[in-house]
Amino acid sequence: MADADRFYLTTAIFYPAPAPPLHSLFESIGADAVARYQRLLGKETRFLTGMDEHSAQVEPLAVQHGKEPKALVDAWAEVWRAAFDRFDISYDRFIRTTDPDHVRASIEMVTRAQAAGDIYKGTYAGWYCPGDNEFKTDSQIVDGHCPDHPTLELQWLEEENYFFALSRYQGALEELYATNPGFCEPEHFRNEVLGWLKEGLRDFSVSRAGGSWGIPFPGDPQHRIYVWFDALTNYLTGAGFPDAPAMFERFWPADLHVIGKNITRFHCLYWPAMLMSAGLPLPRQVFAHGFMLLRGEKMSKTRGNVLDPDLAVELFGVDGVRYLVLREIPFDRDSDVTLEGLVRRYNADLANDLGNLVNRTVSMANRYLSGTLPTLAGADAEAEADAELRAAAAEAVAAYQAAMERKHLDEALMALMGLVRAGNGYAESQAPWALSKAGATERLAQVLAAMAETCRILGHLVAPFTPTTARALHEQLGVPAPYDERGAGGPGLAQLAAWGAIGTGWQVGQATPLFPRTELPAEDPS
RNA sequence: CGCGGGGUGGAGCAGUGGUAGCUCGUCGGGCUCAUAACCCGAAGGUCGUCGGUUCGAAUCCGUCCCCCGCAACCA
Repeated sequence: MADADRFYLTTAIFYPAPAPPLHSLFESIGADAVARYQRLLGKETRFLTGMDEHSAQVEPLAVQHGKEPKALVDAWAEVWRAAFDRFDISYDRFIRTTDPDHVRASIEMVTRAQAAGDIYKGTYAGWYCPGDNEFKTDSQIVDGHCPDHPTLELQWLEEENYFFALSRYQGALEELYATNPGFCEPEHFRNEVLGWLKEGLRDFSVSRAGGSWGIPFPGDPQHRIYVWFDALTNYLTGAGFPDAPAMFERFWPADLHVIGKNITRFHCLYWPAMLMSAGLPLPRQVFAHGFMLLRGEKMSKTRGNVLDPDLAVELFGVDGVRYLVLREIPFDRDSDVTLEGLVRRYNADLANDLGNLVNRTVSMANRYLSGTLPTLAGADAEAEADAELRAAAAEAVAAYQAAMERKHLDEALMALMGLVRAGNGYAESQAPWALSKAGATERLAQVLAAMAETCRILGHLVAPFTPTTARALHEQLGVPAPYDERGAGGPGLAQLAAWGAIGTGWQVGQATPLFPRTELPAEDPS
């Protein structure tokens, strides 16, 4: 059984494409913030992400590119992995469904379902597109044709398939949601799942005949495992199933599956049923995030309204992008973003508020105190403002933690920004520059120490969101973060965020803007 | 009547019975340590519609209108 001192989380695995658009990175960035937060708490954290490579479209695409399917996805996987690395996604494993251990895991899952009597042969019927050798669902068909091959006639085909008896788990799933509604969060997506459950579950097809790309179906090599027993099983493979029992024991069940809201059906109904069939414990929670909309529409290549990750990084830096997508888009629902809005938010929050607070603090510490800060004195009568600032910090940390636990990442950032504002307000009311002129050296030092302490705590709170800049922040303050680049190895947030954790002889470094202001790129005259 | 979500000042959101709040933006003032940054104040909303319950509703009930998702691998 899993222990409370570890945390295993996953993203969905991504459908193969030449390169990830920003909205795909969104999920990984969000999950990464959660992973880093768990490490910040001091938990041993395992974070899995990767690619779903057995899509039926890979084979025809490979032919088009004159490549073997595996060679095609190899190339794509490298691009994705590089993009994840660039965005500091701190995954422990980048899983590919073509990995040999995953193939074994998928086969094991099908075998267990067969042993449980949940797999049977049936007939699958549907519209089939000869262009990409794939059955199309109603929603995929446009004007009676496959959108990718509008000149070809769809054929109504019937095929012998293996099915998973999902309907047998109707009662068990009802029971699951009755006793543990938090299995699927947030609530509005759970309601949708409950609606489907209420309508009654239908068995689903788990094999396709004829292709050669995919994992052979146990007991019938004419068939390949079709999506679910392949893709969903990756979460088990990533925890060591079935080859590494000790690791699996440690990390399964998963604490959290972060997924897009479009695949709740599979994660909240199919997946738990598959696990029950296999006799495995269920994950603790599936969290569905909303989508990033651009100009009010779903981003898609065909609409041409995708936000280019390169442009975003150019404007905001990697940490800026990470912060912005998680601040602008409430993690549990859809939200519209615009480039103008992102620029405004970046400048207001990161450059003007947080960055500037750190900058003025370090700068004044250098200018007035030659960079040396004193130990924070206890509360005394004349320092009511200090007590207020300290209280604001404690409040922000509490609100931040509560929000992070619920994966309301935007709220966590709002709590953090509240402390930034308190810090800037404190600077204004205490006016260290005036204290300097008045020669109130001792008080001046205390005020700057309190500001620095606020910045130090803020650095830990933003670290899951802007890891690289958080390190730079702590370095400027002269208190290097006590955890590594992935956020691991620290003593836990409670200790890190305790007011006055700093000792004597605190020496700050050079003041350099953490988040330089940015501006909208000039309108392209074309 | 398919199911789910949503309609609150210019923008994005909070607010589930008791004088409508927050962030951004706008306008005015202050400060000068700082990334023309920071702080304070102000303007701006008949809370989608119509009706009902109530001493009292954005908040409960009903009607209608509008927007967004939804069954297969497009986050």
